[in-house]
Amino acid sequence: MKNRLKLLRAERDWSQGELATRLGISRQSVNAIETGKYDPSLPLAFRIADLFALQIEDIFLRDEEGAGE
Amino acid sequence: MKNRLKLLRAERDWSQGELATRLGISRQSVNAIETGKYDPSLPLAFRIADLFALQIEDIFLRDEEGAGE
DNA sequence: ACATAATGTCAAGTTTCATTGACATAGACG
DNA sequence: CGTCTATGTCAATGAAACTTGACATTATGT
Repeated sequence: MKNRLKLLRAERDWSQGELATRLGISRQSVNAIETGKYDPSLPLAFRIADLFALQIEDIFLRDEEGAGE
Repeated sequence: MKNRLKLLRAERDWSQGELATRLGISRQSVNAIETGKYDPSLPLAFRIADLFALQIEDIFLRDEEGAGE
């Protein structure tokens, strides 16, 4: 399960700590999700999608998805 | 976090056990998710969405979503 | 060189998700 | 009635997500 978190965060010029605050989670959790240590829970995925005003499917990608282009 | 799992399952005339098999999880997990005991993980939510050929947002709803109509 | 901010990572702990196995209930069918 | 299927629920366990606290690394700026 890949994700575009780091990219979306960079577009807004937010640090991991800033994003963590906006999501109500720890900086380490943001880092762990960005670096692929684990996937967020579904409720957190919704909060992330809401924050960026995107669909969950536009942020989190099934493995292999987007690799074949 | 509400969901339309029970409805989607009924449309296809599947038992909880049948759905569990198709998702590769236990019958109790399907029941727990349907009855709101907990939310699925993000990867499982993707498998569910794939199975029904829907978006995650079309199956799982933020609390209060769809309540005000 | 020094200080600061940002990131990556580790350990140890709690909470949430998911498992198996078991048992109770309700409905349909002989 | 007995039996089979589906569902709901409990306990106990394990795995995954998330926490705080700490420390190392990298980059930026003075």
